[in-house]
Amino acid sequence: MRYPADHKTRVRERIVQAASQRFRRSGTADVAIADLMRDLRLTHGGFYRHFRGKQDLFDAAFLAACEESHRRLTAAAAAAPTGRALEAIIGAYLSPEHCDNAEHGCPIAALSSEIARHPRRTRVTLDRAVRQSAAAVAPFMPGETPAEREQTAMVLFAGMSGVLTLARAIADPALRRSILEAARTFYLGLAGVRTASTRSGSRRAASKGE
Amino acid sequence: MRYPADHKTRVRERIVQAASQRFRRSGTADVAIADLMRDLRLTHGGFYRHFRGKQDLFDAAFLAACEESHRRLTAAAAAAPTGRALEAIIGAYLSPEHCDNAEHGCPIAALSSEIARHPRRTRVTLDRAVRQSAAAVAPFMPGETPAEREQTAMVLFAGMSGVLTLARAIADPALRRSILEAARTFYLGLAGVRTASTRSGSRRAASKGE
DNA sequence: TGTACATCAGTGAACGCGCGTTCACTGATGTAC
DNA sequence: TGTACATCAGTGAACGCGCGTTCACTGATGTAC
Repeated sequence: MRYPADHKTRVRERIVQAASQRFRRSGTADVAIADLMRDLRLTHGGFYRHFRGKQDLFDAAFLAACEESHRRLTAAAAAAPTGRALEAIIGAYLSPEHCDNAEHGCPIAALSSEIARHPRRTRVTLDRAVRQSAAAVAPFMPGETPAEREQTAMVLFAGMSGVLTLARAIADPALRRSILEAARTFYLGLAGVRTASTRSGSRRAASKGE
Repeated sequence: MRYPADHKTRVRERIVQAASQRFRRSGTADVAIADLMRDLRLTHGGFYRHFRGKQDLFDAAFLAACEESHRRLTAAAAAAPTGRALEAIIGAYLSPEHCDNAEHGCPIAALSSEIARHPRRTRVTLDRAVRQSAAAVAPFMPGETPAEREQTAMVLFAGMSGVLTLARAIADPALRRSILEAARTFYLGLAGVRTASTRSGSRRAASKGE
């Protein structure tokens, strides 16, 4: 072989990583394999040595994005001071940075409405990701049984991803910021955190939360 | 003219209606103009007598879907018994029927992640729709000032649309149902409604979850 | 140790297809005179 | 009232482009003998 033993694996990994960002930024249809490969200093023909086709790449890229996202999630929770993991998770997810950088963020928020149109195989990956993330966050959630906490975690994630997706689609930057902020306040209230805006008058988000 | 005076308007309306459903069902990229026109017993050439191009059609279709969705929303609120408007809105939005019929449902949930990639013009329509729906629901929301209630309404909608979008993408029907139900319970709780699952200590929803 | 052959990541031309858009044309009706 | 011309929704062939996929080929290295 003219390449080191792990060469193929590494090239594949580079393709998956690049694709995973592109798909999140531009959506499935707007990612062209030839473009992708060219940016990696490769040609499109070689693509098929690594993947059976575009869908196969999407699956791998989506899975990689889910894993990356999950790692970031658990890292944020682990880095937070004791008892403030949920706060850290919510703050990171609904941050302007996350909103502005879909290509490095949650693949569910970035691709939400498209995923329903992908084949079952892809959606099974989603199922796993949802269960996994819910399980990871469940311990920090309000609720009496573990199952209840997990369900609330799923609702939290689904809700936050909806907020992020909507915020990204909004044309007016002021409205976008306002939605993001309102959602932060709302969900942090859920988590039992008093933010500046809850302190300054609105008690209901926190008390209404449960 | 060989057609009645309002003929053109009516044909355009039919195209917009059909497109609005198709876009919600299949996404922007998977709707082909020739297919659409054929199903309406027309040919694709005539399309350009009504629209400047596909994007122009999408804009009209998206606007129509937003209006339809808003009408349904206010109708549900108006039809509900006094004091239960919010409950009715949430129940309808998170219903299995809505989940199963994207083509007749909320265009934000159906197209969420795609809209961010549409031109500004389209996204301004979204802004208007979001403000309008939030304003319509605000009166039923908890909160002290109108602005506060409107923001909470936006968070509610964004959250529910995220739930719906995610539920539609989930492969496992049991997980899908469980997310939808958990979200119903959660948001109805917000609205101050005790559902069967909250009353019965969420034993039912919880046991179903797994 | 040398020779012939197999392997395989990568190349780039070519193929095929779908689809958005254009365009010359049709034919029924309205309008000018 | 009749004639010539304009209008315009709709038709369907054709165009052009992007893009996913295929395929014959390259060339470096490994392997068999």
